Amino acid sequence: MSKVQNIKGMRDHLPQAMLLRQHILAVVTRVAERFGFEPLQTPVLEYAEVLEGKLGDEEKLIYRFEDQGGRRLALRYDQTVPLARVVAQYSGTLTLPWRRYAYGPSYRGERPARGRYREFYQFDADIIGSSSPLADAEIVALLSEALAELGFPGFTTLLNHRQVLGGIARVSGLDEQAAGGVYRAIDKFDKIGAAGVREELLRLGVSPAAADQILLLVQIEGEPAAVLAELAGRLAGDARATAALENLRAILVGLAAMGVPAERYRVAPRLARGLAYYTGMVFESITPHWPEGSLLGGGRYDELIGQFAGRPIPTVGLAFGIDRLHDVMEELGLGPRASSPATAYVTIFGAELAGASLSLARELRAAGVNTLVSLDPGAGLGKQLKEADRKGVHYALVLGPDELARGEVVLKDLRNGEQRSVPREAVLAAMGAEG
RNA sequence: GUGCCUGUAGCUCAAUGGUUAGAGCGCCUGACUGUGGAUCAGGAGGUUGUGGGUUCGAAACCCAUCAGGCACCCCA
Repeated sequence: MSKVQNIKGMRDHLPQAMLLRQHILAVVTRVAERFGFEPLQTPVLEYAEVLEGKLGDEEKLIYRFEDQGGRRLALRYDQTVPLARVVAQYSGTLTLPWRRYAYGPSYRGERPARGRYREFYQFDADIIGSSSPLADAEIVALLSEALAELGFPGFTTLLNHRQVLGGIARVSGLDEQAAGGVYRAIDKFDKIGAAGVREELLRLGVSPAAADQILLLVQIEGEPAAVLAELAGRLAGDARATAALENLRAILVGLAAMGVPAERYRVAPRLARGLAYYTGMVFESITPHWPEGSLLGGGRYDELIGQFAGRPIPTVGLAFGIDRLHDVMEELGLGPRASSPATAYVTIFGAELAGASLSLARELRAAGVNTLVSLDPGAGLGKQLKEADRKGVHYALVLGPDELARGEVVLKDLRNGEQRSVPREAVLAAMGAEG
């Protein structure tokens, strides 16, 4: 390797990107803690056998290697399997139900594309050890508040249930074996359309009559309650699907009671999601401004967490894709776009006035104002203001001989170009007053 | 991992196989003041992703490789 570069599919996040990412993380964390979720962090490395056998054929995407001691290690593929390990390992000290959130990188050896990377950051929130539909509803409420506070316009969360899909497959005369391929075909509906899905189903060996039946059921749309009623009628012969629809109904009641606006979610029987371990409700949040895919997704997986503990531990959760949220927000112009966390820049008029400027900067910082100070007293005001401008700082402060003599400071608003001389002790108030 | 498309200045892009690879924006210096953006003048910046090959001659054509994008696959 002669060229200096980073690894394919893994990115450096320069300051402007980091400020937006930190904003996203701060908002999502705030919302999660508002719901009482507790933080957890686990290592990015796990013993390979911890990750193996949980993900099916996706295991080819796991980064694996040996350390110097010959131990077989793997980079975590998501934060769900490590969670299962933690729940088993600390079963004596954790009281269920447990709400936990986790933030950090995960790794998949995929072909990179826009919004998909080999190192990607996720914020996971899960409720471990509750099968209540209120837990499902709470996860959806959390995500709705987070996306709203991030400023996403017109997002919607699509809700479905694995056993509704199962019921659709069974009613159409398919057995469980065929189900996986059928789910994946259905999941492509928004991408390839009804005709495309039909073609795919036929290719999987589904009879034309069954394919038409599946397509009919999967395209049911409308008010959540109406969709549920329609499905209930058509899947009445299937006990598991009927129970699943009852479960979805209870979740919808919870969502309404939690104050989630009705336009923020709908029941979509065509939503499948690829991950094999989901057992109950599944969901995905989408926005018309990002047709490429979902902003986030999740669902209920009652089997996975208990695999290490040796007993079923019902769990529902979601993962925010920080990278994807970042890409979409950047494209839509949402969130902060500054390249510096500073809001103030203190100029230094000349070497002999450096002390006065530095103590002004110290006062601002003591009051909690992020403050940059010039490092080059000889540079001239023009150059210093240019630096302040380029950093996207809101205010520049000038402390020259005249101001010093009068005990004042020139406060310049770099956004509108207005400036005025204010008494030094009133600087903070003046900045606060102008936002 | 498979197929297709693309890599030229910091960014967006030009340049029939033929002089010394250009432009806009950005960047640096200066002109105007105790002051950013605007205007004007000047300047820096390139082994054309990398390595081979074809040719009298390659940014262009061929092969390999690396990286990015799109479609499979899957998903955040």
